[in-house]
Amino acid sequence: MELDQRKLQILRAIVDEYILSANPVGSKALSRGGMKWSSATIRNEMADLETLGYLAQPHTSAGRIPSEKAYRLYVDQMMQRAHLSDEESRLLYGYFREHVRDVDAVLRSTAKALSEITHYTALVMMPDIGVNRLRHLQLIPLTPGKALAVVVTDAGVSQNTVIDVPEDIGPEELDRISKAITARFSDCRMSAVSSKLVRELGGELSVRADFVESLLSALCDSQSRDRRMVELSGTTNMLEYPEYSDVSKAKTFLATVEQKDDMYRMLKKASSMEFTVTIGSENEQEGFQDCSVVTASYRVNGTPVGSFGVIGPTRMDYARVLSILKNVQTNLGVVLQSFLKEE
Amino acid sequence: MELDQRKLQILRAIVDEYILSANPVGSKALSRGGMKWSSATIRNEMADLETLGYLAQPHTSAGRIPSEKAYRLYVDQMMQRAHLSDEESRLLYGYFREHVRDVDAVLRSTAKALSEITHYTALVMMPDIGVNRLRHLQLIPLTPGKALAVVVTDAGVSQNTVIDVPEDIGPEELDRISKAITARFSDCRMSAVSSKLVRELGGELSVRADFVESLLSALCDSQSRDRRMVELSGTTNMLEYPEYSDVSKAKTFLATVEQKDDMYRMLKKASSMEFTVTIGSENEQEGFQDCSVVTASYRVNGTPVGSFGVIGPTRMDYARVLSILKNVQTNLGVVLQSFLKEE
DNA sequence: GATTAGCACTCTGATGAACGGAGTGCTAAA
DNA sequence: TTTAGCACTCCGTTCATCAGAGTGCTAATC
Repeated sequence: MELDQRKLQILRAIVDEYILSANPVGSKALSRGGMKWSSATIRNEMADLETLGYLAQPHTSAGRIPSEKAYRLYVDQMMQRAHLSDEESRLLYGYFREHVRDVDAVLRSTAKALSEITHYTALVMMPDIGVNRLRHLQLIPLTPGKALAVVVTDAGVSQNTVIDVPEDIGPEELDRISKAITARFSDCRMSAVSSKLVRELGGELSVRADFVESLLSALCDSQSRDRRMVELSGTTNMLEYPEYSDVSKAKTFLATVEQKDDMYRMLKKASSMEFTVTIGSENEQEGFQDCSVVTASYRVNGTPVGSFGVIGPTRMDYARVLSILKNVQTNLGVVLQSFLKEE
Repeated sequence: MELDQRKLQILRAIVDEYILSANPVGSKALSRGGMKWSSATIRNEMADLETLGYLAQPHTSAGRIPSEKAYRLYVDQMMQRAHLSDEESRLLYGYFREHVRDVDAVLRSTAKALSEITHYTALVMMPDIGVNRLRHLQLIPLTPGKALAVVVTDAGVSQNTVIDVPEDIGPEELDRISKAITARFSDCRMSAVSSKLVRELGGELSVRADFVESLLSALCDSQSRDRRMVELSGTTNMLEYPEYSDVSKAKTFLATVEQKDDMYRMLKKASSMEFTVTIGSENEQEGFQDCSVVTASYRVNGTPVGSFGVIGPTRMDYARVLSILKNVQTNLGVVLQSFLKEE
């Protein structure tokens, strides 16, 4: 059965109201609140919407709450784009004027901005280093047998990894290798460096195989091991919502969101899409069955390198969140570009 | 009034029991539970202990709960050192066998170990770079006008900071300066480097004043700006305890513990002491009025460079926590020393 | 035929009384 | 000095009651 205009209108009203109040919405309340039909009519339509799976009733004599199917429809077709107040966009812009020292600081600031403005929990993924181009590699001697590999990419992102080095390679040799690799692979994509490195290092630079292995891990593999690749902010914001007045639910949520590996995977997956909205059980994570995740990707030089997003209860204010994400996406794009002004 | 032997014994029983159950302890329960006096006697003693300020009564006809004064006495004089089971110390030791790549990883692992074994919230402060000796400084060119300063200390700790550089200084010059500073200041305490740097750089190395300023911030000042200096683990463990079954209390706690600046300051202050126990209102933080913080310091080459600790409800199991901290302190000392095997 | 007014019914959440349990303070006896 | 005994207090739970909000259904109305 198709949803006619009236059903859509009623459904939207219910979703809007429920997003605001978190209480089941009844027919009388709706008709009193400016709907042009009587409560009885609305009641009939609500019964239809329930059999169609868009609404649910917590118990016989309560109002209705939207189902996930309803949110899906709402997000895909019904919601009207909110636009931010001047004050909000000024506020948001303010976050990007500070901390422009390095990419990490900007992204941390982004997470803070998102969580404070949306009042939900914000996630920002640090840029995927693999899609960027190498600018500089520097090996710094630590102890005999160990060195610190500092990798800098064209996006201004740096990454340190401690690696094993054959004991017979001295500081000068490390420096020479650093320069050689920097010269040879500068402006190659990080993801491409790895394969070339294996082929060329052994011969040309005459370096031992286990050392190459070590270097490789510094260049590519390390981000998966490093838990700092996701910046979280406003995790406790969720405790404000009645959905989490139960401590055990709150705990489940917090425990899930602090699985940074999972969060990273989730964001990484989302980074190929301009925007994503994942509602309730569409989420893979056990602990997010009552949450929705909205993400946006960010780009450097036209290539998507990461994403950021907001987690809230399924009844989150999707329209507002999407507007904010869009705004942040723009701001972030400008700031990240400014790190590349050299080329 | 002095506390006689019997009062002490009763007080200890009450504290022990309350730590276990979180319920007010009554005289009958105590006498049933193996005390050698009748409930009436115990009752009289309890009344005395209450007027002396060691006990409090939530309401007229409830049992007694220990006051902060009682915990203080308990910690300072009464508690018996717990000893860990073989299994626990083996478990603990296990955490230190993994992740021995770099200092950061070890300390993150420490936080995890602490929170998982104690079931409280664990905090680990990254080592205070100032008290360590410089081993290597490397300036890596980013864009014209910016460079990445990588500082490595003898404790194997590295730190990256983006700094401003006069545009006329090229990559080779940066490399020269790096080598010069490394050669000149190697093995100086980081805190001493700063003052010497100002005096010498201008003349000997002929570098501009604003650049010196920039470098200084990379070498010393930066940790205060960097929020990653504290590793948190098990923040949600606290939600298990009845003290935090109220979401708003949980939120207050979580919000406090995530103020990493404050946590850093707290741990830094504690790092000059072998162990500290701070009970309830002895804490400076607003949000820790119902918590206790137990910390231990860790050393590198005999110098205390940082501290770590556990936060729990005031009725935490102090004896057990202190044993665990002592054990971790030892393990951590051994591991950190292993990073220095060079000298 | 679609809409709506009206009515009987249901379920929740708040309120208050009743009560058993655990604990106390006090007194008098051991 | 210690303890048995007793009257009393307070909490948490249970149960009944009741107002409020909402529903489904039927019959009247447009």
